[in-house]
Amino acid sequence: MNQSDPRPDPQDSLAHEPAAGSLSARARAAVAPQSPYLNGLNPEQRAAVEATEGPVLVLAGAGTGKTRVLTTRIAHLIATGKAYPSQILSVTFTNKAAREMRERITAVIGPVAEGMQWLGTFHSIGTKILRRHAELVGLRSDFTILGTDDQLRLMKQVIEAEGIDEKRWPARQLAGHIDGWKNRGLGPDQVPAGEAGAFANGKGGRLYRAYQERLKTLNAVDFGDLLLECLRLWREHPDILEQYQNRFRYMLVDEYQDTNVAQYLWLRLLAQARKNLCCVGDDDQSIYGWRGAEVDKRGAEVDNILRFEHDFPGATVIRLERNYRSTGHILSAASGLIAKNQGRLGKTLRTEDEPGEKVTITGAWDSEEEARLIGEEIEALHAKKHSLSEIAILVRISAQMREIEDRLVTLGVPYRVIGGPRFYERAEIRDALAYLRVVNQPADDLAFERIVNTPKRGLGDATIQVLHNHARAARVPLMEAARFIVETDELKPKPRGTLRDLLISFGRWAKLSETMSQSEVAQTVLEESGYTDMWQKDKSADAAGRLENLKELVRSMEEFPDLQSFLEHVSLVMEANESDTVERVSLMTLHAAKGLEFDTVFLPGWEEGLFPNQRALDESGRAGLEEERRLAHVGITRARRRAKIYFASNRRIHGLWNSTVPSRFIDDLPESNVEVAEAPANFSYGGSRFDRMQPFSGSSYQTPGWQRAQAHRASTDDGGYSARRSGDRRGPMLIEGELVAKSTGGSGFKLGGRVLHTKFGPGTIEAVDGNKLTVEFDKAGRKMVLDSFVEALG
DNA sequence: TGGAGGGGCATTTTT
DNA sequence: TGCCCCTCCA
Repeated sequence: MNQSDPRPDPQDSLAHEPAAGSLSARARAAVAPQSPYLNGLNPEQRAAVEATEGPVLVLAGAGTGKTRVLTTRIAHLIATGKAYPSQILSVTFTNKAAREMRERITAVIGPVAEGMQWLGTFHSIGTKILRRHAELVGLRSDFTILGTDDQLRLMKQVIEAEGIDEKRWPARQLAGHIDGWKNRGLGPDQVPAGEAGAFANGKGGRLYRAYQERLKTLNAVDFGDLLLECLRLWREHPDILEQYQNRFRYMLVDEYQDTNVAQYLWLRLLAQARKNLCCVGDDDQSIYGWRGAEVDKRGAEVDNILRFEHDFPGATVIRLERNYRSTGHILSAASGLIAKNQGRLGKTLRTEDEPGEKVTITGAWDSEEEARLIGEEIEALHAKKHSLSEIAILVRISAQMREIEDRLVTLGVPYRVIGGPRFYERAEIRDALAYLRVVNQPADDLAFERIVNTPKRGLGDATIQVLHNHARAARVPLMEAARFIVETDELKPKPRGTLRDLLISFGRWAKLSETMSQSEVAQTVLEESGYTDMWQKDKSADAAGRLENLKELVRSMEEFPDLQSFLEHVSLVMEANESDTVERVSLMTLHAAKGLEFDTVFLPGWEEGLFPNQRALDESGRAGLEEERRLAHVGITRARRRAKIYFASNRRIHGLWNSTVPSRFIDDLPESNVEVAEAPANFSYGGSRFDRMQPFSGSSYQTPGWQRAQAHRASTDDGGYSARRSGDRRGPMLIEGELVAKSTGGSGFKLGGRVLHTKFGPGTIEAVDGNKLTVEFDKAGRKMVLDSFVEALG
């Protein structure tokens, strides 16, 4: 490929555009050197790259070189002259994925990749399209993209305006509904009556419509609109749709299994004409069903990916099943697990790598011990010179992180939490952006409202209400209403003066932005408004971090030509620059781990109720269970060499200790690829306790995996009296060991006797049933416990 | 108007 | 158990 090729971009110009496959295009392809980029692809990958025409579904299992196929395919399209970079639509879900793809394409084909102006997320591409045709959907091209917090504030206003009690019908809930509708591609008029009525006694649909109207008046859109408005644009203006259909000769979609209905419709409209749509995904890694990645118009649960062949007849389906990531046992364990799912297209991953280590399963007495065991293993790996950056701990819910973090802090193991609030979702960033938005666009009411009293300057609800009333009556933006109000005596002198000062400041900053660089303006605004000061005076632990984030924000602004373009860019693609040179263990949710890989992966919390998550089961039944299982599959397949599963028999949920049962997913793992971990020296107590957990365990303890776990335990521990590691801080355990032995011959506890439980503390025995005691604990209330868990007092 | 404390609540989350 | 939101009071 000639990298300095100054070919004109055929788009938006009258430049001659050789048709794909035309003589000149073929001639050009013939001139191009043989395609070195195809080297090293396996036959399936190569097929996926070369099947350029018509609909193609690439089922790419974990670690099968999916990104490589995508990037090579693009390189191939360009190198063979089938399309110019600007004629390829390439969609990803995250900005990170888009960035990485661009980098990798550049590495293969050189700077021509810069011409890929349609490589990005659904949302960024949607934005680009909407800005071009904004007026056709009732927007101006400089529309603002609202973040979640702005959305919520707006919905609150809408709810109040309709005279609905916001406490009874919280904005958050409405946001959920609207979000769901938008995910399914439904505008206010298309929501099924039954659903629209579900909120606020039948007013759901009306609120949705009112919300959309408010957005339009504010010249704003939310994330969902970025797709929905495109759909509307294309449906109402077929000529424009046609432009895009012609423009995008080839379309590629990454992570297709995660597309929601709106995205699916968006793609289908575009692909209708040329049908050169290549979707890459893995039905076994579909873990965002709850976010609208399923459920079609008829309400049936149908994954887009499962019906691709139906929607695109004659589609080529290519399976990538050669895994280049994990060792044999890990891969077989994951395959065995996912094979238990029914709703799947079916793939069997294989590897030519060595079997490697088996997946380990370790039981812990409680979540604290679980964290300790993980900590110890990490230390051991570190001692063996394993890099900490190659270790990850993947949890089901964020709440699990706390105990693990505590442990890592105690051990002094450096770690980082991945995920959490995005950079631009952080309060301080949103605040700073709001200031800049007002400077840039004084009519931005949402931004104005956000910062009018941040930092606190005595312009509270009362003042805002006055402004609102005027703004509404005079149909002007808040800022303009404020200008008017400060000239009247409607406000008390103090707030009036403050407000006037603020208006003067904004006038000054707006003027500054004409001469100063945008980062200097930002700096000045943040200082003069007292915003930086506010955080400097803040004594809370994260204030320093927030100031750091603000600096980062100002720094990142330098890359943009002006404030306007910075703001346009920022709402979609801002991310914190992680300049991290220290090696750290990564801690994140399973969801956040998708797409990542590590040598060693710790998977704590494999317990019924937590994982599979009870709520997923309650709300979505079998579909929920299968999604949870896919999540487990994603977890295991993140590991290259070591996957370590843990469960605890006791876990604190919302502050209360619950006894738990190992996850059914443990039993889904093929026996031959799994080993029950050597019982740690201090674990035998737990082991002996597990043996007595039956009354609490429901039926699951009978399952093969559980029996395996027990059998192994019996062979590796010595009946509950293993030498305890010295220094174990849990002193009373030895006593409990004795109690275990004692209680085998029957209960030695009497009604009314006082006992001490390691977790629940002291209590009085209220009933005895075999080895089960009902104890009224002084602090924890009445519980049924096993006698082996308590020590007789006095 | 704003800080302090009580009540309710508590998956997963790109854009 | 801890957090967030809301209300109450200074």
